[in-house]
Amino acid sequence: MTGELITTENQIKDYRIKLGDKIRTVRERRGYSQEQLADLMNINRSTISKIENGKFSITVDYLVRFSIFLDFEFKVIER
Amino acid sequence: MTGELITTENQIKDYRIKLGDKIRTVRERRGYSQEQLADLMNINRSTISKIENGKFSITVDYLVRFSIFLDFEFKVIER
DNA sequence: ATTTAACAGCGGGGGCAACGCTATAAACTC
DNA sequence: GAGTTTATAGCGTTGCCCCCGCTGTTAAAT
Repeated sequence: MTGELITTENQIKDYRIKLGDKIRTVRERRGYSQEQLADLMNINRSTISKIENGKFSITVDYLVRFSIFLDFEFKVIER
Repeated sequence: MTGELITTENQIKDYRIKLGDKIRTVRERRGYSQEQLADLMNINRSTISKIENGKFSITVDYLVRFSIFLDFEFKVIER
């Protein structure tokens, strides 16, 4: 028994981690330090650090803000 | 001059409205009332109403929860 | 080796918005 | 008319996020 129990809470937690990693990856690909991006977006640097490390769940408003300044899309897709 | 000024704040506001509409549409397509979905997701019904009407910005944790129970995907896509 | 600086992780106090809960009323279908 | 669904408001609690500060790491430069 090495498997992880698949619960809603685990899926939420997993996505939070994945999203943080994604934001970090895109930020680095754009050549920004956390501080440069924070200044651009007019938010706090420590907030970016915490988001990238999954310390809390950001609002969609914030996610949209990231998508604007990091130039990525964010889509809802029905199955 | 009838055009809307395109600002970050307007884009955020627009997305909030669009997302609320999308959630309502999918919920209805799945045949759930707000109350049925609220019970399924174990959240408050008034919260669903407020989200569908764009009254506040939900956290990504909540968006993931919706995606699980309404069976849709939402993806970050780099350009 | 030591400085200096750039960068990121992390902790904590505080403000306020996200949410829970309850109640009421509007809107609609029958 | 009753019954169902939804919108909304008020109030309480929680946690997102701001802001500041400190630490650790790495990489230069001298």
